[in-house]
Amino acid sequence: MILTLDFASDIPIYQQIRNAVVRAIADGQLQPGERLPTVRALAQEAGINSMTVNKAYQLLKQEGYITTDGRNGAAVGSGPGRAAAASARRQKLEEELKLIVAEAKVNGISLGELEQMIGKLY
Amino acid sequence: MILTLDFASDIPIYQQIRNAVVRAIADGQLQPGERLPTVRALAQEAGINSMTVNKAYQLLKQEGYITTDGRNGAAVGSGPGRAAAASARRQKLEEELKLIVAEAKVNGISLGELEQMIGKLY
Amino acid sequence: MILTLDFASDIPIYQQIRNAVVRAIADGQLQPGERLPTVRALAQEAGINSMTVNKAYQLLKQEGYITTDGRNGAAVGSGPGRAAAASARRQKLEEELKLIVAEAKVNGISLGELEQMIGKLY
Amino acid sequence: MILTLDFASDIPIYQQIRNAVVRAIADGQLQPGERLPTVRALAQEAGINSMTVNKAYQLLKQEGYITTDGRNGAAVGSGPGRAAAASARRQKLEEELKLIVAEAKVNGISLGELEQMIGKLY
DNA sequence: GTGGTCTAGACCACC
DNA sequence: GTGGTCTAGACCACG
Repeated sequence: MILTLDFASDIPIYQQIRNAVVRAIADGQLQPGERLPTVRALAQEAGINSMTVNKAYQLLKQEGYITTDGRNGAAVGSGPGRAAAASARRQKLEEELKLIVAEAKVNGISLGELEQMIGKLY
Repeated sequence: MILTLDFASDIPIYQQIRNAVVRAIADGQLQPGERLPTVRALAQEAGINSMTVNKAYQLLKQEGYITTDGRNGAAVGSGPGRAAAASARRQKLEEELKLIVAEAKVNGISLGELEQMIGKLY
Repeated sequence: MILTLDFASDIPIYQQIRNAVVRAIADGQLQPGERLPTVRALAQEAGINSMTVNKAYQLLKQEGYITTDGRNGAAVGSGPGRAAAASARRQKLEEELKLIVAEAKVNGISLGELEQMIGKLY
Repeated sequence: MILTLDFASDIPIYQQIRNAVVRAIADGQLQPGERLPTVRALAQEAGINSMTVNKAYQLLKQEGYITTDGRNGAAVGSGPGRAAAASARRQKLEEELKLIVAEAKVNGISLGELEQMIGKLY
């Protein structure tokens, strides 16, 4: 898994890790059931403290994206169970989109262009 | 300009102000060239520290959305100034969209649904 | 005895086994004096390490729910043995109830609703 | 706020703090809107690390019991917003009750006694 | 002066 | 060998 961290960013490192994992799942780079690197391994690889990685994994677990297990490490969730909080997630997503759309509008990006960008990314 | 602040939110107050201004510009509530409330006026109206409002205005200026002038206060930037910063904003915007799209994908939201949400918001 | 384990749960496997046995005794599925599966049999059936089952049995024995005998394996405790530990259990149970009731109260669940839930479960 | 920690318990300290706060809210010892001790103050008073208190506060915040705010510290939530996850909470509560009821049954506690205990605690 | 983040290093429960 | 917890002490963003 590719993980590039920006230590100067105002986005916390654990959040950046969380985002990278979510993107990797969406991309298919991480398949459902597949195991993630161990906390220690990822920490060493990224040159950060293991507690920071731990925090990211706990966040992902809480959001339902992964499951953690003392014996087998962390693994990508298998879909069901994630559906539970889907409606709350959808609302949060729409809230985020609202700002994105406003910014696009102000910067002269047409609806068509926006849809094109999304189509490319999806 | 309507400004509703959520003091319990994780989003800093100055960021909320910045977002509200961007949205107001996108909505057309704030027209290019139009003057914004003075720092002090907005601070008093919202019941917050004027340093916070100042920080929001500086951020908006740095992003190219507004211009400030010691004598006349702040005003919404008109065409050229905004266009200059637009390309940098476009790249950052695409970066943000990447995460949104990934989250939507993982949460089972189809491309069609996503486009529909955007169409409604635009 | 039906034993469904959730390997993704935060509750340790040995605790899940312990809980399942207690529930089975409460339901009457396991009668006083009745023998439990051997450690090895249960371990193989559930696909887990026998050390884990052993730990669960030792916990149940310590709590006074079952008795173990090198020759005959484990069996559900009958009257007297269970009664001895009951008073200690009663106190611990009240402690657990205290938290449950507090959470119910804060979450707007009335006393009547709570009693109804218990009546249904008993 | 009375806070007694059991360092020998297998319940994590941050969880014990979380439970104490929930109980204090239910008891009315902590009123909606009332401020909690600062992270540092509580840590020093209890003789533990501030990160542990921080973890407890974040858990309480995530569960909707309190709000945190860099300028004013942590405060008890004002009810609305907590109602959001009520149905999920209710289900979790029923799950916990299921085990409690089973244990009560096995230990010879009648339904009447159980209801009496709850009535006293509520 | 508040909560939030991060570090370096330790110990523990689980299996 | 895994994740989970805790410590002691530091720095930062926010207002």
